[in-house]
Order: sequence, then structure tokens, then C-alpha cells
Amino acid sequence: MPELPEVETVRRQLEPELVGKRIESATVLDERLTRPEPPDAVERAVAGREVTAVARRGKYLMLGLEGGRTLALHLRMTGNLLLRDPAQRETANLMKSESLGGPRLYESKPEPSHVRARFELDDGRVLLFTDVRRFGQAVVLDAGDELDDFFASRLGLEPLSGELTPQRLLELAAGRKAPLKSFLLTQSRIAGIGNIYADEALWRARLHPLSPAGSMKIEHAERLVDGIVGALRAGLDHGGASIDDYLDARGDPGSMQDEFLVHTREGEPCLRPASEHRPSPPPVIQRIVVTGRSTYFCPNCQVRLRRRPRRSRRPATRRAGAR
DNA sequence: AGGTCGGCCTGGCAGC
DNA sequence: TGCTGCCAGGCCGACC
Repeated sequence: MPELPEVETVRRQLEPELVGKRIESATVLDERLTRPEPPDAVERAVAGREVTAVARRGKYLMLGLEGGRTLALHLRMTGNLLLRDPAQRETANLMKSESLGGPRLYESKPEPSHVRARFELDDGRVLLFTDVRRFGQAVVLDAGDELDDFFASRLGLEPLSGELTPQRLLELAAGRKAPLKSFLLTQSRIAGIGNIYADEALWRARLHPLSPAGSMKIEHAERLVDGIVGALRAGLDHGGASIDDYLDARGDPGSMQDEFLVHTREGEPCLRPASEHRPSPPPVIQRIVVTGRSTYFCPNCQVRLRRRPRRSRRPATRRAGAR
């Protein structure tokens, strides 16, 4: 699934390739992509415009366009952005087929399937938005309030920007009974964390995914910030995780799926050394479902926090009578 | 109002 | 072999 590290990997690849290029034409092949706007509204807004910036906010990739508008793209579950050079592929095909004695022997990268939109660039290359499950989204936003409101209402702190401090995290979590796992997936509080990196962050922080978010103390928040940043950086260092559909802009998979510390490791031993585990339960990775999401964790070393009482100094007799 | 859950969507796979 | 049905999950809207 494209989460922050996957989207950022694509952004870093596309930025030097797209900035300064003109999108000569745009073709939306699936009207779901631009809902509720009709496809031609997006096509017209983009066509003929030069790309001025390639940015990211949460899991959104944003193409800044000449004239001030922004094309915001969300890959959701199975979306990919692929930059292809049709001319180069044909040349490579020809050279390879000659050396091997026939065109049938050559197998190039498969032609992308499930193409939902094509953006033709002025250098002959084409940017493809592919998306098997058709959850992806493309929206054009005006500069100013429209752009600001769109993201302000949806997205919270950027976890790698430095604004995510333990103190900020504690404030965001204060009073929340929702499990830490659900809390981390809420984009309007912290943007960019998905199912994979939420599990990885909680394992790194040694926090149980079912702990109520509001039960954290400062030392837990410090560990969780380190866990979030560490997990996301690891994803970036490995070009993202390709569990099933994700490919980078060049069509290559990432390798983060080979580096998972806990995600998808159900039944396997916890990677923490025995010295950091208690006598029981067994340090074997478990899978549970938390608010509809597969969640992997070590029941031994990931501490389940208790909900903090609202008032700590009230005598038990008075608290009982207060209701 | 915070929290949970169903719907969107399709390929892959388990089970018959 | 072929069919059915379930599962995966980001995000929004509906509901409690």
C-alpha cells in the first residue's frame, strides 16, 4: 500500500523528471478517478500547463501547475504512478531482439494494466496513473483557500517534518480512548501512516496496539515518536514496501517488505533478544484485527498501557458516589 | 463528538 | 476444472 515512504519515494523520483516539463495533454480513462468532478474538467485544467513543483502532503502527491493550481493525486490502496518513455522502450526492444535473433525472445517490462489516466509530456514521455481497485483520486485545487482547506480538513502533522514532538503527540492523544493503532491511522492527527508503518512504529516503541491513545505518558510518547520516525525512515531507505501492488515511478518494487520487524510476521519469533522479554507469554508475533485492520505485534514486549484515571487524588468512596 | 463500521473495488485464493 | 465467496485496506459517510 502506498503510505508516506512509498509516496515520498515516487515524489523524489518524479521531481527532477517533471519540473519544467509541460503536460501537453491529459486523458482520464476512468471517471471514478476525478469524482465528483467530471474527467474533462481535470483534463482541461492540466493540459498545456508546465509542472512547477512535485510535492507531498501525507499520502497525497501534488503536482504544482503553471498558473498556480495544483493537481492532487491519491494512490489509495493499489495506485501507481509510472513514468514511461515509449520511444526508449521501442529502441531497447529492437536492440535486444536483434542480439537474440528474434523479437519473440525479448520480454520487456509488462505494459501497465489498469491505466486510469495518462499525462503526455512535451519530451515524449508519459506519466501513467494505474489503479487496480479504482480507489485512487485526482483533484485539481486552486491556490489559496481551496488548497489550504482541502488539506487542513484532512491531514494533521507531517511526521518527518520535525513538528511531531513527544509533547505534540501527547496533546493529540489526550483523552482519547481509541487504541493506539487506530490513533496512528487517523490522518487528520498525524498524516501519512498506514497499516504497515503503524505496526512497525508500535513494535519499535514497545507499545501494545490496543493501548488507549490517551494512556501514554511522556516516556511512551518519546518512544512512539522515535518509532514512527524510525519506521518511516526505514521505509524510505528501502524504497518503500511492495507487498502486492506498489511499484515506484520506474516500475520497480521496493524492498521494505524484506525488512519488516513485525508486520506480516504472524507466528514467527519476535526479533527482540530474549533478554528483553519476560518469562511469558511466548515472544511470538500475533495477528489481531483492530478496527478492521490486520495488526501484528509481540504480546510479550509490547506493553499494554492502562487507561489513565481522570482524577488521580480523589478518594475511592467519593468517586463511587459521584455517579 | 468521539469512535466504530459499512461501502467502495477487484484480483487472488481457499474451499467445495 | 470451475465456480463461489471471502479477504485485503485508505478513506469517507453513516450511525451509535
